[in-house]
Order: sequence, then structure tokens, then C-alpha cells
Amino acid sequence: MVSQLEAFFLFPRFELLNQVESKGIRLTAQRRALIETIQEATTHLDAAGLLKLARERDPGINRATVYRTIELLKNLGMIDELDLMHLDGEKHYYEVRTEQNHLHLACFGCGKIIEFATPAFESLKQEIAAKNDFEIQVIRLEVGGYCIACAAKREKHLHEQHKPCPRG
Amino acid sequence: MVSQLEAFFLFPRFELLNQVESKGIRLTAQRRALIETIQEATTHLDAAGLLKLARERDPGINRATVYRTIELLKNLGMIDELDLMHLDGEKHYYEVRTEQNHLHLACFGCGKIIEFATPAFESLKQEIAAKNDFEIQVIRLEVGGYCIACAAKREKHLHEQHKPCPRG
DNA sequence: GTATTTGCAAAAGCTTTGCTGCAAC
DNA sequence: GTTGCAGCAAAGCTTTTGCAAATAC
Repeated sequence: MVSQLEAFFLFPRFELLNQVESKGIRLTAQRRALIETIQEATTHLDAAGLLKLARERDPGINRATVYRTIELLKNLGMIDELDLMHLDGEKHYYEVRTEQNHLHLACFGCGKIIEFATPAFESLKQEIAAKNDFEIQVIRLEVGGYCIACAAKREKHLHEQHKPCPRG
Repeated sequence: MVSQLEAFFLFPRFELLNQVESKGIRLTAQRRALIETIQEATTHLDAAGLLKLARERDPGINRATVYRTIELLKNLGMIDELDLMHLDGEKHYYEVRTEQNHLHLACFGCGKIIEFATPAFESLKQEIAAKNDFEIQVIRLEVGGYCIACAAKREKHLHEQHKPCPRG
């Protein structure tokens, strides 16, 4: 089990509402509330977490509406779906798409999520598209392992047993 | 829905049985059969597919044993778990770990899976580890989009509707 | 009036688990 | 005789779906 699943959104995120409505898509009040919730979230939300938060704005929101709105935003390419290395089960997490591609590091020890971007990732993306004649819609790079603090702890307790990689 | 989910394993894979047993882990006949099935698979298998194939070797194998063996190999870092962009549902696919890291491109059109490796991926991995003080156990890069054939088809039918990204 | 959205509850899919009995060493 | 593995079935979780009622244009 994971003690924390914190995250800091380091990269400028697109503005969902403007983007959606500029496409001529009309939104209901509930969907707008959901979108605002995603936009203003400070951690990576899964569907249940999004529902809970969105209900603070509109208590009538239903789980099905959450999933249908996520589907909409995903299809528009405005949010990205993450697994975060299944650190805490099979759920999916969502984040607003950022202009710069970034990747996620998930610590198997403390559950911390680290976001990281580098020009090397951007150029790798270009290379992938070019060398495979592939039109990239979504790219997801996730890393699992141990942050420096947890790596140190593991080093100390190395005599106990080896369980190197809780979840693949 | 996806018409094909083919794959070619382009990269040399580690030998599971040797590796496991050289760690002093004793294997039952069923687990050995499962491991051999994974080793010799020619496509990315999910748990159900692995079960079906393994039963050709030993019809008595049970689903629970499949999941428990997968768990074992995952924890040993000898197989990697893939989502293949959820092209065909939420199941997981497994592949023997390769010496060289490679990534997977999943075509939303035809379901084809393309494997690709490049030195740029290796050096990105080094950079990620170094810049974040992170001990990497697993790295997974998945790309979703359209292969050149499907991209061309989409171009032609572009007037119909836009559904750019079926699954995130 | 037609089309879309919602709520509800049930179903679906994949994965995990408890427990009993069995097998290995 | 311990220790661990297998089989079975049930439960667990997230996500999807069918359909009737409600809402929007």
C-alpha cells in the first residue's frame, strides 16, 4: 500500500473550458463543473476522486457522468490518462495536457509521483514518429522505482528480503 | 474494436527459466510450463491468453496460478507489464524483459503494435535517473496514434467526424 | 419536437483472495 | 512435520452500458 500519492503540476496546462467551447461543443453545467474540477486539481485524480471533488460543486453529479466526461476530454486530446505504474491499484489518473511533454516517476516506496520534462523526451518523440511513420496522438512515459530516500532505506534493509519491484 | 493485435519480438529476450532457477527459486511443473509459454510466445499475451496457451502444455493449470506466476516474474523484474494503450480493454500484457529497452506504438486504427528501440531512449533513461536521483526498476514508454496506412485512411474520411483518440 | 444528457442500477471485465487440501522436501 | 503451492469459487474494483426520465435547443 502507498502512503502518499502527491504531485505538483510543474508544467503550464491548457485551459480546458476555453478549448472545448472554442470547438463549438456546448457543455452542460455538470460537465463544466467536472472540467473546472479537473483544471483546478492539485493532484492526479482518478475517476472516484474526481467525482468526490466535483460533488463539492454540484452534489448531484453521478459517476456515469464522470466517466462520460472523461471520455469526451480524452477523445479531444485535452486530458491524458496515466496509470502511475499501478502504484495503488488498477485505476486511471487524469491530468490536463501540457504544452511540453513530461513523464512521471512513481516511487514504489513512498508513492511519491515526480514529474519531469526534458528536451530529450521531445526529440525522442520526434524520432519515434519519423522512424516509424507514425502519427502520434498520445505518448506516455512512466517510470517505476525508488526515490533517493527510499533507495537509501532499502539499502539499509537489504538483508531482509528482496522484493525489488512491487508492481510492474 | 481492434482487428489485430500482432507483434513481433524484435529484441533478444532474457531466458526466464535459467534466470529464475539461478536465483535458487524452485519451480513447480506448472510454473515451469507457464514460464515456457511466456518465453515462447510470439505475441504479447494477457493473463487469459497465457492461460489458454499454457493449458496446451498442462490442461490443469488454473487462472490463479497464472496470476501468481506473473506476479513472481514481475517482482523479479524478468517480465514487463504493458497496457498497449488499452487498445483492447483494461487487460495487461506481458513480455520477457529485453536487454535493450524498447517502446511500443499502438495503432488506434488497426491495432497493430510496433516495437522500437533507439539509443536516444537509453540515454533518456540515464538522464531521468540522474536528474531525479531515482533508482529505476521499470520504464514503460507507450505511444498511441495511427500507423501510416491508417493515417492515410483517416485523411480520406476526414470529412465524416473527428474522433482523434479512441483510448487514452 | 428532436436530440442529447442524466441517473440509476446492473453488468461486465480483469484481478485478487480465503481457504481447504495436496505436494514437496 | 513444515512449508509452500494449487484449485476452486467468491469477492473486489474499476469501468461500461441499457434504458427511462429529464433537459436543452
